Amino acid sequence: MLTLQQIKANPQNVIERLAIKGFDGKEAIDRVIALDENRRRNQLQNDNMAAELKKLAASIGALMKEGRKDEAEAAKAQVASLKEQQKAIADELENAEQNIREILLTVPNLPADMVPAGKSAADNVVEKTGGNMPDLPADALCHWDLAKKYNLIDFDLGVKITGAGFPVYMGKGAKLQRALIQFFLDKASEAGYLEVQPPYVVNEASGYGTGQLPDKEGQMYHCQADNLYLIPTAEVPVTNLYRDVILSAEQLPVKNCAYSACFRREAGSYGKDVRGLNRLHQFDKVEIVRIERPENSYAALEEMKDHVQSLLDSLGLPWHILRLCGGDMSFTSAITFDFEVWSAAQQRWLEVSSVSNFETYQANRLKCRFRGDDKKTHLCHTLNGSALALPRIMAALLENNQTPDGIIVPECLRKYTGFDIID
RNA sequence: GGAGAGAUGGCAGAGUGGUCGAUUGCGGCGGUCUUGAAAACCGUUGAGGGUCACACCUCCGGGGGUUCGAAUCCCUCUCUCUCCGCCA
Repeated sequence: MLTLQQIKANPQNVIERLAIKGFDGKEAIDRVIALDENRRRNQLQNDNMAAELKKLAASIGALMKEGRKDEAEAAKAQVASLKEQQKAIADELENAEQNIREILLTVPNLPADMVPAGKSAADNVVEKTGGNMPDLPADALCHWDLAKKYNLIDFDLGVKITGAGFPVYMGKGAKLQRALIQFFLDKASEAGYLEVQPPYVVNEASGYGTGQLPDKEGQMYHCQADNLYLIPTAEVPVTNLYRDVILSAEQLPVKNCAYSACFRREAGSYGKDVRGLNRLHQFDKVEIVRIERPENSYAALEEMKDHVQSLLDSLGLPWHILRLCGGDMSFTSAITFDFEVWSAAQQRWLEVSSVSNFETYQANRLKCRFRGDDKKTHLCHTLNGSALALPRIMAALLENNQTPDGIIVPECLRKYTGFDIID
């Protein structure tokens, strides 16, 4: 969430920047500022009274020891009335603090300066393009047909044992999945990311830490008996490793990568977007996470983009990078770049990676800080990106690489698959 | 699942109702000494709120209670450890 310092430093600017995200923050910001003034007033009064009470209690102790019972009793009476007053102020103080927190939880992150204005995906800006568009014959098959033809994925069996959006990978389909995961993890390790295997379920505090709660409550699978959530991305458990942590200067930057299955309810999705592998409830992803000093975070973001780009180039997929507009960015992000690959038989772009800088927004909730050169604690910047999400990569690979003889496996994956063609 | 023990500062570990935000040791930082280092010695060393800066307040796993006063007593939740049972 936003920090009070950010808001108080320039409230008007905060409101204007929130507007770029399509969020009307005037009321919330004004209210937070008013509540904070109230809070500080009460804090001062409360502190003074608490100090008074402490002194009285100590003096009672002294009087008791000296055996001056009458005086002690008189002091006790004084304490009783003071305590009542203090209680009222303490309650108000707590109330103000809670209200501030509740409001701040509903205010999204500020977009960075270079985020373009816009309302929807249509306003995103294509920043860069790469790779070669394949030239497929007119009778080219979509990936769901290819998956069936070569016995790679069984969607119907998934429906039978679980439900729609839970495909069963088989044979060379399963091996290709595993090859992709391993390829992505190896590349991340080469780039200096420490591999982490996190739990796939997290507690409520972790959900709040990275901002999935309360904003996306309905999008996560929830195990009610234990009040645990299935992770929608490895970002959640990995970033939360650094919750309530003060990092020393030498520990930065933190570079972690993790493979995990990801679970998303995708409530409200429908239509052709969800066909085949395009949108699933469970999918695999390798995530990269970084924790940086504020002054380095944008250089880190560029590095992450380069890393993702190199993966797509190795796989030989045509891609482009979108700079998301304010209206299409996530709640917690300050800036986001989406990578899309061209799925040649479907004739459409598929999002396969999202690389974001959250600046201090997540860190403030996480209380993830570092000790600066001034010996004081400061909030870190957190970043993450998919490198990469599997299903749509699989979809594009199957479609783009189909030939009359079978589906060609990209060179970089062959040492993992053990085969170079799916036929 | 059954029985028991415990949760204190970066770590170890005292403290069981009254200057305890907390003895002490280790570690860290600064200094003396040294050509340099080690050792020794001296000093310093948690977080948050608040303030121009002080003052001051809060925090001894979380929440609640008793009391003039709680790290210390009571309730409750969570977690950890030990033993037994079960089990990949």
